[in-house]
Amino acid sequence: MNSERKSMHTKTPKGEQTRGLILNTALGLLRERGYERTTMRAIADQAGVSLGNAYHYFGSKEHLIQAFYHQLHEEHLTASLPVLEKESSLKARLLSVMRLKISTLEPHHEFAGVLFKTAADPHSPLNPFAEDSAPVRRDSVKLFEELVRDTKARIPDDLRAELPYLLWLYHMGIILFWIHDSSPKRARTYRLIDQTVDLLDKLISLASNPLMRPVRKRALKLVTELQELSV
Amino acid sequence: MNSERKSMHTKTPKGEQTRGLILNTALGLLRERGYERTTMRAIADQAGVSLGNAYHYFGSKEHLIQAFYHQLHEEHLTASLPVLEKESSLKARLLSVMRLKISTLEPHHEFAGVLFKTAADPHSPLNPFAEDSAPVRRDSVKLFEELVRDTKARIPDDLRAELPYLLWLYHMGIILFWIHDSSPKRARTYRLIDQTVDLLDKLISLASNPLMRPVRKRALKLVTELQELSV
DNA sequence: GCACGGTTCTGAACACGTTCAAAAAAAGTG
DNA sequence: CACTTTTTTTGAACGTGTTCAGAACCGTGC
Repeated sequence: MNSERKSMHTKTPKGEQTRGLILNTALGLLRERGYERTTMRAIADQAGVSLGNAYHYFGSKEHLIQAFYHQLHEEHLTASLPVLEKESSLKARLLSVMRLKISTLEPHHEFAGVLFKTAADPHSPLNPFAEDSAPVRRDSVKLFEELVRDTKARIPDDLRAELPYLLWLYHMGIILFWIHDSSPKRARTYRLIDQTVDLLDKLISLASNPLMRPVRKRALKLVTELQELSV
Repeated sequence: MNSERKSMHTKTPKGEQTRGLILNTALGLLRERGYERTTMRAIADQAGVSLGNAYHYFGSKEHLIQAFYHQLHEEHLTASLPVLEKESSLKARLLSVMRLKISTLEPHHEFAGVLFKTAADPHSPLNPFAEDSAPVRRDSVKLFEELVRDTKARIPDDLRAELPYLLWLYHMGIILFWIHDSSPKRARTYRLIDQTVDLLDKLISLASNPLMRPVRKRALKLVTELQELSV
């Protein structure tokens, strides 16, 4: 409903500084206390700022959450880049990247639940298709673009073009599973990753078969339609 | 069929009556006002009951929502059964059932957003894998069992066994798309249904090919693992 | 130096979901 | 019937996210 650009709220160095202070305090509290125990009042208190002031810079608690998610994404990104250097096959890359994603998120299991909770809400600025979250989403898909780029496997161009988005969707699915996974050490999730990556690799080979061209074309057209939702 | 779950809170005819009154009032308000404008206080007021009393019978607002969802499901079910009688091909059945689902949900677009919002939260009683929502989920899958039963298409038994659950997952995906769909008359969603049903039909044929047996087996094993989450 | 306009900041207030101690009513018991 | 126990019902209170009118602050032009 009410989503204004963040930059509209900092027109002064002083403001910029306060904004940063609030953000960092919030991120710290979210890290150490989790989502539920981190209240807006606690953030304002610890930042030495009034409650209303926090709302001056961040329109809602969800905007703070989004910033935290972005930070986690960058953590995952820097952990993933070396892997892309080292591994050259799509399968090996995907396997490592997905495992790293889960291990990055692991300390914040409860938080991720809240993230997905609001991610499904069309009115939330956190939902992956919302305007506000476009930068984060694009960054997120970008990682999978890197992952696909320069892999040696022969993949038809049409499929290769959509693959990053498809993998991003897949990775969302895995996270959703992980959120509901209460097995010790998330063994189930890691097992699921192993199996799905294996399967995906086979499916990509299958879909690359010339005989599959008609089905593939049809499926890919569907995918682009899916993406239009984000426009 | 199954309705006596929360009976822990009604040990008296009087109690049962009050519970019903609150529930019906809530369902009515949800229908006419939508989710956000239906507050627990409004429900209690209109039911002529104290706020605390509402909480005596329904542990949270989400429990009321769940009841509403269940009602919508039964609406969809009774609209779908004639179709299963009339149509015999899986494709035609699926197409009609999915369209009916969307048209049933259409008057409650905003509400469905909230539903999905909480459905992704592991702590919510509304999440599809939670204990509390097991009956609704089972009822929901049951419809797809009926849909698959006695279709003439030759489908391998292993696939046929998992198909209801897979279609249920698919139908969740369509709803998720519909929630974010703001095109006029939800044209996009209906188009998506047309295309995906078509594609699914082709994929099922493909997967039924003997050559695909290894991949199919592997994929199906994965599906059962997915289902274990609900246990 | 001073007034003005925008920016930053405050504190109180609101509405909501939720909890809880205890009163009222009903059911059980002898 | 009187009493005890259980169930239903109340009303006030709490903590939360959020809003808002206006105070304090700060740079700029006179």
